[in-house]
Amino acid sequence: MATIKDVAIKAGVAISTVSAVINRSAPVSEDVIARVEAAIATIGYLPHGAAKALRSGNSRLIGVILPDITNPFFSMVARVIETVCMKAGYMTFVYNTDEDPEHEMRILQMMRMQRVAGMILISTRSDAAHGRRLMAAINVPTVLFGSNVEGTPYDVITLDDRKAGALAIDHLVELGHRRIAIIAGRPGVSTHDERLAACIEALQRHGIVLDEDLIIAADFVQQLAFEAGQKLLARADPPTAIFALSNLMLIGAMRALLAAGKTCPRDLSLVGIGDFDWPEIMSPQMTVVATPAVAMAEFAIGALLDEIDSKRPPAGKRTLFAPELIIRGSSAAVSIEEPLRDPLAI
Amino acid sequence: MATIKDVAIKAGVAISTVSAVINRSAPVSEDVIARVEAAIATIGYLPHGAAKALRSGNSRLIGVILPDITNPFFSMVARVIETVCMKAGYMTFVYNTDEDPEHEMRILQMMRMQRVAGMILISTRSDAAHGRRLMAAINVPTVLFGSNVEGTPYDVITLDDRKAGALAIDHLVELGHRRIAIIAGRPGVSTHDERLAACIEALQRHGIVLDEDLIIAADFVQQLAFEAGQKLLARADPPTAIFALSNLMLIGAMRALLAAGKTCPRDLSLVGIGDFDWPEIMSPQMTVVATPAVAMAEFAIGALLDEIDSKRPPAGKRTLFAPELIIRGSSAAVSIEEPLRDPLAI
DNA sequence: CTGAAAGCGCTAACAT
DNA sequence: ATGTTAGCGCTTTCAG
Repeated sequence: MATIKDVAIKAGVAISTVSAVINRSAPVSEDVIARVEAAIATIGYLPHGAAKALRSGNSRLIGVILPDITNPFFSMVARVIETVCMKAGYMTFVYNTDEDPEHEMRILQMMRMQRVAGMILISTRSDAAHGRRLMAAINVPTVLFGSNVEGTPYDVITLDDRKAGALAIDHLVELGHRRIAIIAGRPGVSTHDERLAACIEALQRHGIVLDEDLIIAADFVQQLAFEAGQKLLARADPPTAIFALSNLMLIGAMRALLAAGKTCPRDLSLVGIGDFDWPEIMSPQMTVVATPAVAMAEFAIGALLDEIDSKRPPAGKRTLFAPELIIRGSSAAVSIEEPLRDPLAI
Repeated sequence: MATIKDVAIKAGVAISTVSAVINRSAPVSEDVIARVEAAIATIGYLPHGAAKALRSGNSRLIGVILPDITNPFFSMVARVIETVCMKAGYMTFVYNTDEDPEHEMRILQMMRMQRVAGMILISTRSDAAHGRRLMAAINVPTVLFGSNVEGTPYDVITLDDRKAGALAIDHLVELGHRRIAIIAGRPGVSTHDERLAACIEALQRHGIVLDEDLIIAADFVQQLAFEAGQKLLARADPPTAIFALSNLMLIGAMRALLAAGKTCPRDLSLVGIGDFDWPEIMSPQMTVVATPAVAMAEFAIGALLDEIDSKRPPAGKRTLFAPELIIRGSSAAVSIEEPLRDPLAI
């Protein structure tokens, strides 16, 4: 591969002049610029990224750490970040944690070795202990996305998870549902904790006594949600509605319904968090609390690049994006009145 | 950030010894290894990737170039590659071409700047002119994936596209379909060219006269396939079956059907290439020619790492993976006999 | 406006 | 078995 030295020789100038032309970092005469650019073109020279990074102390690399790129929500987020980064002259590393904190730490270490200039992190845990581990492993501008982490000074961009939970429960209660099951995520992540807390709060607000058996954690995993759905449907007193706290878990619940030969929304209403690209190809079409993925991702990468460029320390600002309830065919009023369980009615 | 020098001082050894310990590149006494490792741990030292890459001439970086990470087929491919690479001590850059050759060239340039050790390339064009452009832009071990490119010496891993096309057409013809529409991809990519050629061949083999108007190219874009579907359905003599040559185009066709208020498979049969993760949530469930994404990706990255490690030049070997016809509810026998168009019948 | 030279952090000869 | 040293290709003072 050609080096900057070859270009300098070819153009008959000094190495530093070539560098100045490439980076426009110092005034160079028009004549010399032309000669250097011609030399670059004929030789086919391309600067050596690692050498640049080593010498300048700036890798112009951004790390993106997310649970699973095959989840359409995250792949869209990655896509948006890539596009914005490329425009700004940054390259991106995208890595999957698989929701495993240990793996997250390993990825963080790789990012550090590459001396990334900044990171967008969708963390696997939200507790303070994990926050301390992160603080020890991260020494670059970072923006937390999707989930919060206690004890970190970073900016956080999330959905308004509490509102998302309340929106769905309110909707189901309005339709007359009282036995509402919740397929939850993984305790310890704010995405789970806040959504679930909001659900419980909403249920209580509506005077519904909480049935712990109707809440099943499925780790945000589609297959576990399927199994949770099967368990719920096999009950003597199955719920009249299921609320799944993520997009893939909603699919799992839907599969359980289909496997049990039940019909939605006749036998059971279904609601999820996170929308799908082509809702009309599902049957029935899903009622969801939609997450503005693109806007959130654009905001997050914008905030990160801003922090990197300005060299400002993180402000620790939390930005919540409003969820939107989209009512489709999967949720409907309870068809058959539940038998009263009040002793007084016997 | 701590450097190797800090570690050497702390451990009371030379920096080359530290390097030897880290890379196990030279024999070092147990005692010294322990001292160095202790120093690394207490200082929290992590090697500088760029410095390593610069000095060793090995970036241990792999580039993955694909059309669109939000397409579930490609996100799965990226996922598999990432996992295998990490195990082998490589990091991956994943970039989207958006099916745009110019953009592909720009990405190739970025990959070159990073001095990637190898690439998996899902190219946007298959013609020899594009092959020449690639040859001028690529100077590292590369494996072509999904589509072939004329005039390149690289190994190629693809679906057996001709078989995929024939499988679907044979299936539809067996069901009695004669007016079969094809929503094709983008001319100039082997994924399109070979699949379409096989379809035409199969139709002729069955004695069906080709109707050019029933073949619409939709650039592998979901929305364009939707529009193509609408156009086909609006005809005075609509087809009795549509075969979409990719997963997202199948969804586009399905949406067109729904938008037109038609029922599948009663009014029209639908077949696609590439399976979905949860086929049961669609209604009807789609008959597809399935692509073994995981096996193909594993094979491709294995071949690439092999070529890198062995320092062998590319063998130019073409490996075809067998597609599998999965018959589900979206394809059925033509219900109503088409009126005969043979003049003799008038 | 241009050029000479130092050195980013690391590896790999080569000496010892 | 361990230490010394010369660069990898680039940016960035600092002189001219």
